[in-house]
Amino acid sequence: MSLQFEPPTRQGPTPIFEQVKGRLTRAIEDGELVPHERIPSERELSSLLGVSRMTVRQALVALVDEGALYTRAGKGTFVADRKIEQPLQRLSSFTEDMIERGLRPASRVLEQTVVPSPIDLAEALEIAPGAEIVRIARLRLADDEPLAIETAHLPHLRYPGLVRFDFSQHSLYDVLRTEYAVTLATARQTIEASESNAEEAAVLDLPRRAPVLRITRLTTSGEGRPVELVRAVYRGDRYQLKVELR
Amino acid sequence: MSLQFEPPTRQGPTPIFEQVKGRLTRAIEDGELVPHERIPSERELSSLLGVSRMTVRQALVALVDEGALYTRAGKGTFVADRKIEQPLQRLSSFTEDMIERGLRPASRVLEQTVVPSPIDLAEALEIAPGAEIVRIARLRLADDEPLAIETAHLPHLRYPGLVRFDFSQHSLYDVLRTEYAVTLATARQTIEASESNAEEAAVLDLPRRAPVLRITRLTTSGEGRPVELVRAVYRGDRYQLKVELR
DNA sequence: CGGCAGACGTGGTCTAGACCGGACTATGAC
DNA sequence: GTCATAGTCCGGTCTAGACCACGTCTGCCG
Repeated sequence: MSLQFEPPTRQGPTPIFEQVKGRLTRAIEDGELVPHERIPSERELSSLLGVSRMTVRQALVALVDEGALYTRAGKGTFVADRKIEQPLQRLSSFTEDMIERGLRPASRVLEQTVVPSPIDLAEALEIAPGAEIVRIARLRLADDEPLAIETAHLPHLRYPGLVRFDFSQHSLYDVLRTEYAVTLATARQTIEASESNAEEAAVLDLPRRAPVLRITRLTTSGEGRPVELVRAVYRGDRYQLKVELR
Repeated sequence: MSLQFEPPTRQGPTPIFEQVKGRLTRAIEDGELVPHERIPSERELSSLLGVSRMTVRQALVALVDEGALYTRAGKGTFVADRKIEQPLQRLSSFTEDMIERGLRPASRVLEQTVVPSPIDLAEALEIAPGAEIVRIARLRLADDEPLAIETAHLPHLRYPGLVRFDFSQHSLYDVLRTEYAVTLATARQTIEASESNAEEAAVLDLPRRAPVLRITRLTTSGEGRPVELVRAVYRGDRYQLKVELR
């Protein structure tokens, strides 16, 4: 292991434990450390890298609950079997999702309006019933083939002026982040199998009653405040959802 | 806040930070702390409870990445908006899943055999192609209605004698834990919408070509070793999958 | 030779300090 | 009144120790 070179320093804004974590991650990805191999003990790493044991632990604990390492009290810390991939339970936009799959994403805006909120939406978004919501419906394409219809609903009051953006070009998440300083933290998805109705079938270029995945997602900010409620219909023949559980 | 009473002690096997975490969790659940309320600072909690700040932080950090609290540097630590529920990305058995939904789970064993592994299964389970696998197919019922067909595959070599258990009565996960000392840690699921074929339709009491959710799950132990590969078919009209993303 | 006790190394927990940069507030200069 | 500034409190990071329970190895004793 080449971990002993260049002791981490607190020069830049990058914390030391992040640097340690990065080195270990790289060592695992490069195959320098193989699955089930024991890595140096916390005390060894501490003196090897010239940082305190608590700092080493901060890196190790993070890697353990990312699934990259596992520990056995009294024995040591070991490299977990599977390769570190992008965590599949990460919150990602359609655009990011497609790029990860090696597909070329595109969007066409089907509807972009301000309407009074029905009761169920108002409840989910924690706003007054009838309060205005921005509704953005988009056809999502992957490699120029229709893949999904996604309809997002956001409280108009909280994000005024949202209607003026062109969401066929700009990611909704990017706009929220850059224009409204909203950081998306968690989302709860409800997933079910269903059949396409006539309208969906026409837009998605499917026969009627074709199998589709219906996904409802409530996204919340770091404060736990609801940001958007999305209803999406994905073509069953061209989309697989991947999820990681712990 | 009644957090100052009964300073935590290291009497039992429960770590102090767990006790602190538990108190805060209860205070939030009981409504003693309301959403977006600022909780005492780390230094205050430290002197209030008579434990060091690092120990307080260990509890707070855990609650933050469970989504119960959020922090703002320079301002303080606040209660997140949503109630703490069971984390939806938790790995749970069919039995637990149904009980959580308030349904009465039951199982009927359709097949329980040892067969040579096809190539794709061998690859996923990281065993030699053709090596024996235990195949356990079960019909899953909720409130006496057929809900899903679940077929689990496990390496026979690693879990010898698995075939002798009655899996209509016993949870596979319980048997693995108690008889083979296997702790299940992570699982990756692939979810897609599809149509039932004739055989599935008959067993699940569905018309042919009815929408179903097909789920493939690879479960791995703490060491990252594959334990089981499950292929499940859920009735689209009676099952919703819930997932939480971060 | 078999078995047991102790030594040793490991991760897990905990302490009592420290410094940093961000976010407020009160104070004062203009 | 407005604006800069210094002080103060906040979470975030880091240190250098400490004790514990657990697993493993070793060497001694019967």
